[in-house]
Amino acid sequence: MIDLRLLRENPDLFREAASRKRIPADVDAVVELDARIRALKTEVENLRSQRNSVSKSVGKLQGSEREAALEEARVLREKLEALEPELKEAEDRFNYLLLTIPNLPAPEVPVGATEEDNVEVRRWGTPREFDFEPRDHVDLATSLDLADFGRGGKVSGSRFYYLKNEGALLQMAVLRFAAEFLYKRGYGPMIVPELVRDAAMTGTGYFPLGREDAYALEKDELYLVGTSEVSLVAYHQDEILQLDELPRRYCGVSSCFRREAGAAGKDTRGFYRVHQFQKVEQVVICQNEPEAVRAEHERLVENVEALLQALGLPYRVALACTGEMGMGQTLKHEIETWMPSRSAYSETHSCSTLGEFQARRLNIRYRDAEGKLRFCVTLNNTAVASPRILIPLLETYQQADGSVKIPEVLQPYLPGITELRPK
RNA sequence: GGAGAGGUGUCCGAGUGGUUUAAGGAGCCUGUCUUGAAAACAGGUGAGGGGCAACCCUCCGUGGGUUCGAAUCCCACCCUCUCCGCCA
Repeated sequence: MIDLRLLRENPDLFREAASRKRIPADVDAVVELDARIRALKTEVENLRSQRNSVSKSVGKLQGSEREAALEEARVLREKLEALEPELKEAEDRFNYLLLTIPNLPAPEVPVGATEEDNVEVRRWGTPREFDFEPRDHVDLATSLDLADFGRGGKVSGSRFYYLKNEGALLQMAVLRFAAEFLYKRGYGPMIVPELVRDAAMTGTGYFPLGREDAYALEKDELYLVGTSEVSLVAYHQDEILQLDELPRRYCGVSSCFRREAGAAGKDTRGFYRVHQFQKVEQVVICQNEPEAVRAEHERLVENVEALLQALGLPYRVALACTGEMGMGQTLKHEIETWMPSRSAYSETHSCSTLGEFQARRLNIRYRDAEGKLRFCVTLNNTAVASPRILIPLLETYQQADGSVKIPEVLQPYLPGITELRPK
């Protein structure tokens, strides 16, 4: 949720932000409703005030004076009952619309429409040159019996798969490696609820506009999370945190479920875009000070760079343009890992600062040094998401004979496996 | 799933229809005392919204309802705890 006072004072800021982010948002309707609600509220509150004082006098009066007061109160109640539904209706509409107004991008965010307009910040590593015809991860995973895509489709439909044998172990290894890596850096590991209430989805900004992208369990009114960010940020819903316990740094481990509603026919092959995957996610809730927030953001990016460097996977960091940003984000970096089969750097990580956006929706506050209540700032970044990360891992470490070497840092997490060979 | 108990401000906790303007305590802030601190004592201290202001409105798990008036009564739901059942 955005700051209503700021919107009142400067609606143009929000009109521009919405159009640059390419998110439809009716700023004018919000401004109009806001004015109407305030007028209605003044009227209703005056009536309530009168009713309250009359009601209070009823208890003290006797006889005909009491009767007169009761009659007066009755009249006031009728007037209120005529106005209140109108106010409630306006407020409901207003509250909904307010949830659809996107947050403002930071000044340094490039204006643009698609990922073509993202701005590369830096690169690390050199994509491997193959002296043989490299296979893609689907061929590798199939021939090494690490995955079964066909039966995934049979049992659950397209974009489902089975990880098998060393493939299953490899996913666990890479997740475990990332979780321990972050643990050592002060991010508290959390295994989180993967089914959450509407309030958690709305509070983190995934609802109402992203409803189509989430799996819903209607009977129980629960939703499958698309990322543990939802459970981790909502963890502190309605809390007032102490300054000395900020920033809170977490590392969430969960399965993630995405309907990929708008992506029919896109990236249908292999591990790239699937309905269910596992992810270690970094989440930070920090004090609302620009330097501290920026430092946390950079730390989140740096953690991933260190992870990818340890895995020996070339990557680039790009600053996302306005058109690539979501509802709540003020700043976003994409970290893209080199995927030989795509001959491109492709997104494996996404680092976002959301300002007060989620904290306002979830009512997460803290007392600053002056004792004033302020909204926290939230940030998140992928640590590792699998099986997507298995694409560069398998493809980069493949050998001419069809085998795949296991990077050294993962070997401690695999029982004596240093390479994968066709059987 | 069944039975019972409960959910009140930063925290603990009292409050069963109108002096509740949510008691009391802890914590925090200020002051007195002190070389300084602690202790003691005195005062202050919930959140959100509207208004230039005085001031007003809303909030006692959530949503409805009864009433002139609801933390308090009624209905539904959510959550926590205890016992039983089931279960990895």
